[in-house]
Parts: sequence; C-alpha cells; structure tokens
Amino acid sequence: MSTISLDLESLNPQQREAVEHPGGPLMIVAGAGSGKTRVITYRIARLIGEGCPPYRILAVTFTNKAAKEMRERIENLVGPNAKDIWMGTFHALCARILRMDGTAIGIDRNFVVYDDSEQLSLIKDLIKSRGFDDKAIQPRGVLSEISRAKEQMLTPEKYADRASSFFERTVAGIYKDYQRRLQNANSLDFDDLLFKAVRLLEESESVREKYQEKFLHVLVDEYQDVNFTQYRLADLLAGKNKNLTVVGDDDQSIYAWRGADVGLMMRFTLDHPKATLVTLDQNYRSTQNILSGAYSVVKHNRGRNDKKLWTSNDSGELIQIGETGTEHDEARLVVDRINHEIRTGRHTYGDFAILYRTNAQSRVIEEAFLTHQIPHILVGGQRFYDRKEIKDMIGYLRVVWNPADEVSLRRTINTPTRGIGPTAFQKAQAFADHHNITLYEAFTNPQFEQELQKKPLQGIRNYRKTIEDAREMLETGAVTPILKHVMQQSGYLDELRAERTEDAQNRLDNLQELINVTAQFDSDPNQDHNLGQFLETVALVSDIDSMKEDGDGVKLMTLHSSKGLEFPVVFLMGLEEGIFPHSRALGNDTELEEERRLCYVGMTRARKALYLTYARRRSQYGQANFNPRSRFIDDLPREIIDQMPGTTMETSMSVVSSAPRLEPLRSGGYAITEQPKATPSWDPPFRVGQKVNHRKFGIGIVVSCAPLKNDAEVTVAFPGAVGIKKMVQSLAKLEEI
DNA sequence: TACCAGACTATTTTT
DNA sequence: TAGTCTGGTA
Repeated sequence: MSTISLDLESLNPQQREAVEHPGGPLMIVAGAGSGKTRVITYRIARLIGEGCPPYRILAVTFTNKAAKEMRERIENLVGPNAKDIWMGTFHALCARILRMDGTAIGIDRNFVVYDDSEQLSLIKDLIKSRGFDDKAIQPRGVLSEISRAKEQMLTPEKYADRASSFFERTVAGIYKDYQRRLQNANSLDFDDLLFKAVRLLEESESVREKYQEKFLHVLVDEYQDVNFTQYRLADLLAGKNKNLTVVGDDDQSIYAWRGADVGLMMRFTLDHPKATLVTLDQNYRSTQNILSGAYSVVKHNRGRNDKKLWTSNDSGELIQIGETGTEHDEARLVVDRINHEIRTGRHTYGDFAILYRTNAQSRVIEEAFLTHQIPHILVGGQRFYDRKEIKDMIGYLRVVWNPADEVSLRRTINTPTRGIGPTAFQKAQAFADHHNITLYEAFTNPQFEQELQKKPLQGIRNYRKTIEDAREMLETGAVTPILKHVMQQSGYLDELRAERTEDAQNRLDNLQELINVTAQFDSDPNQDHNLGQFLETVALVSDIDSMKEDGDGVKLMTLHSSKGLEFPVVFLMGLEEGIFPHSRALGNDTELEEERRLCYVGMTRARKALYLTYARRRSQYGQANFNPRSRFIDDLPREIIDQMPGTTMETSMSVVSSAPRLEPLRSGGYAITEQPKATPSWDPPFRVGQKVNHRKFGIGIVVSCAPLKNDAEVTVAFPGAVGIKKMVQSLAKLEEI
C-alpha cells in the first residue's frame, strides 16, 4: 500500500461522503464550482491508497485536456503510478479498445478515424452518385440523421425497417452505402467508435469479461452530457463490479444537439436503484452576486430539479451590464475595461476570459485586441488541424498508413495538381468497382494505367512513388521523417514556396508547426511510436485540448468550450436576442432551455467579476441587424446589476435609478417595455419573438428585422421543413397575430 | 484539365 | 460576410 495522505478534513460532509463512498453505484450531482474535480481526484487517490491498482481504474472525461489535468492532479497525490490509470474521452477509450480487440467483430487494427469533413465529403459523393440533387437532399442533414441513428445503435438495416418518410428512406439507402464505403476504406467515424465498441462488448463474451474483470472502478465525469451509447458503454464496462461513479449537473447540460440526453441521469437512478446519491451544492468559486445572477437565469427552466447553490463567499461586485452602439463599440468597451483593470494592477491579462455564443463573433473581438495590442489566446475557431495545408499533409500520412483510405486519397492525389481530374477519377472508380479493389489499388494497377493519357499517368506514378517510399519508412516508427519526405517529394512545398505570397508563407509556417508537432510526438517517451497512433491522436483532439496553459493572455472562446473552466473575470459578449439565445432557438422551448443552461454555464465560470455586454446594432452576414438585448439580462434581479461606465445612456437600461422598468415582464420572452428603439429613424415592423402569419407558410416566429430602403427584411422561423425564411415585408405581407 | 470570375447561399455549439 | 459551387474559357 502506498503512503497517500489526503486532507479529508478540508472537505465538506457531502464531498467527504462522495470521496469515501466504499463501492457500488454512486451518483454525484455536482453544481458549478462545487469542488467536483477535487472530489473525483481524491476519490481516485483514495481507491489507489486502499490497494486498487491504478490500471484497474477507468476515468472518462469530456475532453483530453480534462483528462490530462486530472491525471496530473492525481499524480500529485499518489505519485507516478497515476500514469497507469485509464483516463480519457469516451472516443479515445473506444478507439483504444477497438484497436486491441476490435478484430473480434471484424475491425482491422489499423483503422483510421474520419472526422466531420471527411464524413461529409463521403456523403456528398454518395448523394451525387445516387443522382440526387444535393440541394434537395442536404449532406449535413443526412449526416446528422445517420449520426442520430448510430447514437441509438440502429444499424442500416434496423434504420431501414423504421424508415417511413421519403427523407428517411433516402437516408436509409445512403446510410447502407456509407457504412460499406467506410468499411472498404478501413475507417470508422466518430459515432462508429462508440457504436462498435458497445457492439463489441455486447457480442463478444470473452472481450466483455476481459474488460469487466479489469475495471474495478469506473468513473464518468460530465455525465449530463452523455448520449445513449456512452451510457450503455459505461454500464457494460462496470457490469461486473458495479463500482460505477457518475458525476454531473443537469443545469449544465449543453450538448443535447449532439445527442446528449439529460434524461439518462434520471435513468441511472432507475437502472441502479441502490445507487447512493450525493449532492454538492456549496459553491466555492463565485461571489454571491454572480451565483444569484446565474440562478435567476436557469430557474426559468421548467422540469429542472431545483437545486440552488449557496456560497459563503462575499456578495462581491455587482454584475456589470454594458450596452453599446455596434459590435465594434462593444469590443472597444471590453478593451478599455481590460486596459483599465490592468493599469490599476488588479489583474493580469491571463485573468480575463471572453465568452461568446458563436465562433463568428470572435473576429471583431480579435481585431480590436490586435489593434489595441492586448495579448490574447484564441481557443477554437479555425482549428489548426482543419487548415487546408494541414489536412492535406495529414491526408498524405493517412494514405501512407492506410492506402485504402478513400477520402484521403481523393484529397491528395491531385494536390498539388498532377493532371488527375474528374475524368481520370471516374475511370478509376469504375475500374475499382469492376474488379472489386480499392481506389488506390486501381490507380496503381498496370492494366488501369493503359487507360490513361500521358500526363495523368506520369502524375499517378509520381504519387505512387511518394507513397511507396514513405511506406518503406514506416518500420522506423518515427513520424517526422515520413512527413518531411511526403512534403518534399509530393511537390507540395515547392509549389507553396513558388507562390511567394503572404498567404503561402503562412501556410509554410503552419507546416513547420506541424513538423514541430510530430517531432514532439516522436520524442514523447509515453507514446507508442507509430504513425497510426499519431493519426489517432490528431483525429481526437479538440480545440480546448490545444489551449496553451501558460502565456499571459486574455482567453477567447465559445461558451461551449468554457465548460469546466474558471476565470477571475469573465466577459459574456453579444447578449442579444438572436445571438444569445441563438436565432435557431427562438420559438423552440427545448432549445431555449438549453440556451439558458448555456448562459448559466457561462456566468458560473466567473470567480470575481462578470460583465454582460450587447450591441444595439450588429452586422450579420454583411447586413445591419437590430436585435433587442437578451432576455437573459432581463432575468437578472436589478439589485445585483450595475451599468458599466462609459456605455450609452439614452437607450440603456439605467439600472438602479429607474426601478419599475426592470420587471421581468415577458411575452414572447423578453421585456417589451424596455426595448430601445432600434434607431431613431427606423421602426421594425415586428418584435423579435412575435408570432406572425404568412399566407403560404402559415404561422412562424420573427427572428429578426432589418431595414431595407423604405421597407423591412424580416427573418421568420417556420416549423418543420419550411425552416427559416428571409422575406421582404411589403411582398410577404406578414400579419401580426 | 486548370483556372478564374461571378453567382449563390447559409449561416451554432464539437468529440 | 465569406465560403462554396458552377460554368465558361484558355
């Protein structure tokens, strides 16, 4: 037994109960900032201290970053053997299991993982080859339908049995082909990782027993955001020893759009009637005012089980509300505020976080930060691994590792151009289908070569040589030499260098950065050194994973990315109807509730100070929009808010001074009496959130209004297939109802 | 086959 | 607004 001393005295009784829970199913309902991570790390440390070997513990986290941090914290408590704990995201866990034992259900060890864009390109191709117009059958829609099917563990056959509408029957056909193409390409998509892992455990008794025997304790964090396959997986893995600990907070469930289902938290207690339930409701993070503010936003949700967090912290500063003219003014307001705080010496740049609803909002903020020289770290947005040049090179590496990878082959074979256009491609596809071989095999088949013209033939030979030479380097295990070889011999580098533009130089820099990444991978003693492992790591990283820890900069990220983090000072920007809550959520109660929870998550990231800002006028898609301020602001009790100095007076809410104006008066969801006039010269014909009638589409809800010469452009959300429509009021003749 | 210009259109969150 | 797609031309 190791010598582990935990400071259990410092825990509150609930935390202590959770840490010391002996065994059996345990559900920890952990409010924001309630010391959840501490409880989990202590619990794991304690299990190890009591003799449970680290390799028999499985801890599932939401992001790789969370896993890494948790591992470090446990290492501080129990020492280096914390390395042996199985810790990671569901997807990483499944990939690991499938690589080891997937052969039992016919999965090749060397499979690659297809990401979103690769899935999409495959779907697009399938839609086209079936002769559908990809406007009538949208690739995105098909993909998310397939994804949903997989989350419910429906195979193509089962899905087809249930399909009733035209759309569903179409998807059923595509789904079937899609799976076949994935299989031929020796690839799995994100959902497959989960789905196949569950299938593996269900179908192979020996594999199931192996893992059930192995994992003495299973812990799942962020349980409110699991989907059905993940729920199944956790249950299966903990099936024998029943030591399953789940930790979640239903108020922080923000991934329903991705198939997560809070209802599974309830189901846990039904499936495990003997489960112990511990609620952590003391918040150690935020001030009383921040907590009250956040609570006053979520409490509007119906059907939540009401838990009100409490804190012994001071009430702290008031929540600051800032209204500005445009989004540029808004960014400037934040810049000024940050500079002010820095000057007074109260904070450093690293203390601030800027949170926004959509990535598109980051641009304006970043521009302001660049011009005013505020050091900052942008999380997300255009991901490094989503950049074209990076995807191209990763594509090459994937073909080297797995020549059957069809999507990567398509991506790379004519990049840089080698004279292999659609015609050559179609020929190869036909040849491959006819001889029942992969595309790569077709392209490299001597018989096929005879069908080609001189130029494409030369191109293919060069390509093949690049790949084959690289394949010979596989044995060494190092990734960097292969990458360098491929960059060079493919002609990719030469082409970029020849461009001599700033953009090309940027791309070259990014490629250099990629070399740094592989070099680091190659020298990491904790990694299995092979290309397949590298490709998997790359496929499963998220934005937040690559956020640099150090560096004293203001963090910029979406609300979703901020989950699980905390900052001394938080700015929540763009609090406008149609932005946050997002326009897609207006008029949909379920989605509005999720927006509310998202707001709750954002607000509770703040420890000391919280700013909520919005602009009266904002350019969206190149057009001026006048969105009223967010209903979430109107939810806040006026005694805990204050107006930021320097914000415009005439239309702003003049908080404390005009008490009666801030009644949470709602109809269509926000305080009507307060709405500032959009501009002095223009009156929108409808309120946002108002129900209107259209003679063809029926009843819909106004998403936004924008001025248009002597007219107005009105965006309306209609139910069902009609969706969101932009229309000119004088023509559409929308009627108020 | 490659490339360009202009049209078009879709706008969330991400493992 | 910006990214994608299409169609025409070299």
